[in-house]
Amino acid sequence: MSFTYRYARPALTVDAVVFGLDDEDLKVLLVERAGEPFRGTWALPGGFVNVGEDLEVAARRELAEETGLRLADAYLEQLYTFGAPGRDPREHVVSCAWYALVNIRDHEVRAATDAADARWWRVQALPDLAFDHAHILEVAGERLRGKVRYRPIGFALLPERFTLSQLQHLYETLLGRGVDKRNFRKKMLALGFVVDTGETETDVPRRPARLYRFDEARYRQLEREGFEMWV
Amino acid sequence: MSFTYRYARPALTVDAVVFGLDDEDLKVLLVERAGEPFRGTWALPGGFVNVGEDLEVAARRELAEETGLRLADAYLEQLYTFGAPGRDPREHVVSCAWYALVNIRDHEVRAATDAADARWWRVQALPDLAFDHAHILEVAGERLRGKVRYRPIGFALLPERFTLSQLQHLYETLLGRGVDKRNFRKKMLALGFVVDTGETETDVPRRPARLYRFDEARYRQLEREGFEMWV
DNA sequence: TCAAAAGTGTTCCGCTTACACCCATGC
DNA sequence: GCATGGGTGTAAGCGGAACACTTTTGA
Repeated sequence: MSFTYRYARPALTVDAVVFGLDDEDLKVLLVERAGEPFRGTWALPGGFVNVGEDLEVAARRELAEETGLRLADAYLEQLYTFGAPGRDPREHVVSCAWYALVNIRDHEVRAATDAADARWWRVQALPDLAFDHAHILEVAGERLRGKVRYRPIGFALLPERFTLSQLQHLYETLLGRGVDKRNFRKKMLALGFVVDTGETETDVPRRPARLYRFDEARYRQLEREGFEMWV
Repeated sequence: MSFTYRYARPALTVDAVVFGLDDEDLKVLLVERAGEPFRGTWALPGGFVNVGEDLEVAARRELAEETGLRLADAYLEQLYTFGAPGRDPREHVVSCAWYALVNIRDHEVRAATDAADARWWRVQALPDLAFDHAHILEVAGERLRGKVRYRPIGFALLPERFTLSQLQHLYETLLGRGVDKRNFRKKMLALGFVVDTGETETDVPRRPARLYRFDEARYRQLEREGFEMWV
């Protein structure tokens, strides 16, 4: 079966930049390509958009197909559309890139269709990447670093219940600089949407910390009231 | 001539949301469609991307072709890519939307290929629009209102030399609220990249105002130094 | 009792805000 | 001389930044 059009068309793909955080670093999910071009090279998960398929749906589908990762509560947002001719050696391929923030421990990854392998890589120590994916990742990193300062998106990188130290570690990792513990705690709690669950950590070899959660409904309420955060 | 592919492909277009400002209002450039679908309906200028053509180049080309407007110093930025199936009644068409800020008085618009007419419309009083263009325009407006507060993009809406009153009018129009004259002037001049040209207005029936300009090189310098603006 | 991280207040400074009158020009 | 917008300073309050020690727990 084949399809014929009156005018030539660029091909359309989606790519996904999935960020995760562990105790050490910011990580990104990559797949090792099983097919040409760039066979054996690491790349962002992604693939062709089907006719009649929404772009976000396509991004989620490709991600699930290639890495087994299903985004549920994760944060997913369109990043940018990359369409420079020559970014794909085969032909003109335009890619709509998305980025997601997930809690690494909630998700098991496994390679599947079109991917020889799939695993998390430290953002600070990436392999060579296929296509213009190094560039896409750079743009995604800038967006993440910029947006986390004025939108509460970072919570998607943490477990549902987290300590303020974990949250502080998140901001320090993303912003690339240390922040003052007392001021950080004061500010976060003053925002009003980081709420104490009343619970504490268990099984830690030290004084257990209080567990907090992100109250999304409260955040939306404050947002409607014209409130603004700035970290 | 025709083109055959192994798999069906969505079509790919670009659309441009061009904002301009006059003494009264924020305006947007629309074209009246000369062809089907939506013949006779007003729409954003735009059209199909050629194979091998960069997306930004395509956006500029369609804009020039349909409205005669050539963006030179104007601000142009990718907005978002809209790909919901059904947004075009003919078939699945994915559109990469861009937005631009121009100084209305620098540009003459005239309808050309595919456009029966082309003119500026008040953003507050738009006609019914073709496709999902009302939605695209709404997204563009949100982006503009958000971004103008932390990036000096508004200057593209003004002549090269402008008075502080014009600049204040710009911010009041975009933000939708009045601002204090003395505080506004203090802040703008304190930023360091709005500089006095030493000239004044001519031919005004009142005391002439000083003319300022946006010093982009200075802005870039400050940006590198980690400076941040917030209006 | 030691190691490790949790938790907690105050002071100072700079920026934002609120606010009203005189000035220069053209008609 | 009048109408129109141009141009200017100060005081008060608030939020951000700097800063160090005590507490709790498990080993």
